[in-house]
Amino acid sequence: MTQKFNSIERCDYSVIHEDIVNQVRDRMPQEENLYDLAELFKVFGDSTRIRILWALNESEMCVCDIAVLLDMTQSAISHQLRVLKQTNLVKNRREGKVVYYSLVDDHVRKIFDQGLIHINEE
Amino acid sequence: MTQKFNSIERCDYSVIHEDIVNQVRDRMPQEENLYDLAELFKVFGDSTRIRILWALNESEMCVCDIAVLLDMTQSAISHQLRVLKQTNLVKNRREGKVVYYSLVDDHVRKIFDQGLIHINEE
DNA sequence: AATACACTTGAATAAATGTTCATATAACTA
DNA sequence: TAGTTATATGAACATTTATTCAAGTGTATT
Repeated sequence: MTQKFNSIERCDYSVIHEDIVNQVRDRMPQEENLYDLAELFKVFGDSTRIRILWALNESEMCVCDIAVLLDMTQSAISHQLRVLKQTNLVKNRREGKVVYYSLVDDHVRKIFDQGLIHINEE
Repeated sequence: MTQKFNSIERCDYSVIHEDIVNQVRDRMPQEENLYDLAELFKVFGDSTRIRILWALNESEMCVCDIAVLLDMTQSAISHQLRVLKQTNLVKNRREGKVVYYSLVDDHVRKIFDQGLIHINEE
């Protein structure tokens, strides 16, 4: 018995492998969780933010220094730091006029590592 | 001796903590690697692709079935599968008219896991 | 109090990107 | 061979998003 007999003929109207679709559907997480996951990775999907995170993984830094390091405007960096803070990836502390940013925890490092493993195997 | 004396006064023209900037700069990976890393995460940063990857993590599936499962057009799914294939995250095999897609390896799962760990701690 | 500085923020702009629509390709079937 | 089906693809469109610019906060200094 081939797969053909488990399926409905026209894909336009229904599915080819109804059993598999149902099985996978049952195991899919809540839509919301997958959405949140995508939102998190979206934050990692920008080279400016990746560079900021990498820098902060080396050392706590203030906004101005990050801007100099990455050769970008303070404003651009500040906007991106806001995104990173909203995602709970970085935190900050104020010391006089200067605001220092740092990583919240080592999740960033671990996510980086998994990404690098994939890249380096191609 | 405070940090102030290690630094140059005006951030607009230079850096506040020159030593830290130089130190971090030395440790920064090649621009290209960070760019590649961002490109990889960019692929994960879309809920349609996340859902496709999650589905394929459960079972090999054909394009049509994925479309039905996610309630999207075949064309949209096909476009996204192309992106996933270019990133070497999925592979495919043809069986007659039907093309089956599956994950290349378990990197996807590991990257998901790290992302979920972060999300679940908020 | 007035100025300078580090940073933030909102609006505008330009670029990137996901989906749709129409069409093309490849493979099976009658 | 003609017709059907599953998938792929290119162009157009709409949306999202990163950066810039201009203005606004908060803090120190004189």
